[in-house]
Amino acid sequence: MQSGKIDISGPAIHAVHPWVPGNSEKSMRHQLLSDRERAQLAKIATIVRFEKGQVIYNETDDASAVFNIVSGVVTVCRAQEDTEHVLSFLYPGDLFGLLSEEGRYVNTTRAATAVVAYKMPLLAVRRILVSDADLDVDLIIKLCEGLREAQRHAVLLSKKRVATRLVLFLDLQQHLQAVSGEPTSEIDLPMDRSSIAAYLGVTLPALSRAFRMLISKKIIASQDRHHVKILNRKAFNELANQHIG
Amino acid sequence: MQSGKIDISGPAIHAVHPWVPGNSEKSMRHQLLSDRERAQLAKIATIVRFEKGQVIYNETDDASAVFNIVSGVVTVCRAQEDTEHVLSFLYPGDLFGLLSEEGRYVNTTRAATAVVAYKMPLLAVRRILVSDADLDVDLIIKLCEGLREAQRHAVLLSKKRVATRLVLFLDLQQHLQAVSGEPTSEIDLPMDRSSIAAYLGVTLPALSRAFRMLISKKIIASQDRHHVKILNRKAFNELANQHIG
DNA sequence: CGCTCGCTTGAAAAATATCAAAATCTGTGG
DNA sequence: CCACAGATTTTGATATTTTTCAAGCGAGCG
Repeated sequence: MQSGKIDISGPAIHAVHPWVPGNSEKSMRHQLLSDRERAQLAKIATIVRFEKGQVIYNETDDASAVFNIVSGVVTVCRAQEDTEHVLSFLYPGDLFGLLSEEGRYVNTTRAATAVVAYKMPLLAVRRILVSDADLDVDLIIKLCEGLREAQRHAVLLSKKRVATRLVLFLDLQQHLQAVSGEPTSEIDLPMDRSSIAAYLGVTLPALSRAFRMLISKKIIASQDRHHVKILNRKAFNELANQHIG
Repeated sequence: MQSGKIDISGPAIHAVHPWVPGNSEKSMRHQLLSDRERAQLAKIATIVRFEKGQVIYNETDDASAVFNIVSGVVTVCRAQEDTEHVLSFLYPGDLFGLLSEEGRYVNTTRAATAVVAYKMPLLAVRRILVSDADLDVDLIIKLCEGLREAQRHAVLLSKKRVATRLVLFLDLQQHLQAVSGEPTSEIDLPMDRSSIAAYLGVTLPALSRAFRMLISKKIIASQDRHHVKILNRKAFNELANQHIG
């Protein structure tokens, strides 16, 4: 995705603004940080790289650093009895590691693809936060976006049929690409099927059947496993709104 | 619940701190706002009252105000095709109305019981935010708590058995009472069954049967519909951790 | 070439949704 | 205090749907 060159002028936080009405036709995420703020954060940040599948931190670890994704996709999950549930997928411009509880991370994060990120010591970030109201507001805006996404996830999980959950997920991914300024003709799914199943709260076979059903009904098409096209938007939306719950 | 007298010294925001390790045995929520901040917010706040069942605001309404609960319980929900999904229950010390998208509320809020709250114009709040880093940090802490709760909700919704979801919900409510300093011997459920069902993402009959099953197995007991006691904590926890997903 | 890993497919069992009717609770007025 | 009307909750029987468990396929790799 991110074509070639990496922007190294400092951390970058992207979000859709919660309070400012979208003035352009297309509501886009925009960079929240000013050059001054990026420079300030760059001073305490180091670049770190993770390979696909690598754990970035574990839940219950001491929360010592905050991360900001430059490129790649990160999976946020929580260990269950004998499996794990995926809480969200994070993309460039996203922030993670802030969401601890009493000094300990509450989630496990793992690189879903190769990842490049800025790593900032939590203490240094907190020092900046107590004095810089601008950065605080940016963070508030970003946290609001995270909350909105978590709520959309809850709405998705309240759906009872697997196909409905899948359709909502695909719609969410497409929306994500749209507000990031990427083309939406094809939906990008960098993560593997088992992660999607864990995000949707269904078993892998059930997800597989839902995909196959959508394909056989020509509602979607998929070249390889990581790219999906919507062929029949009407039927697609009908599935999304199907039934109650 | 809130015994008689209402604290009117200004808005109050309670939260468990994300970054400070819990030093006491019991991790409690504490008041984030200083007297100065409460007084500052009190200047822009008015007291509003809602009766049980009353809608406070609707999704897609222009987001013009932020609310802070003094007493009572608020239901946050989102309209679905022909029903609505409950995203969270809010209690005294909680904040809502901040979570809009491009100037419009994304959720509908409704009084689950009689509610007293502070109402603050969004513009005035934003004016304070851009200049007061202390208040900003408080808000960040509170938003982190909201995110943690939303994620716990997602974990709950990823469970496949209704009884497991119910047990996790009861556990969550008890935890909530614990960190609020209320007695935990009895779990308080001020909202009605249909709201709980909508929060758990199951139908009303399914929830009813789950309750009945727990009672018949003497895992819980309930005097009236709004009070539950856990009789067999071991069996209770086993249900919470049952199966995968 | 044979390996593993990720995904797909198949058949049976379990659980919940659905629809409809009975029972209970709540608040109101006699 | 009791009876009643409406809303809320419980119960019942059936149909769907998904989970489960197991086996089969396919691409990528040593």
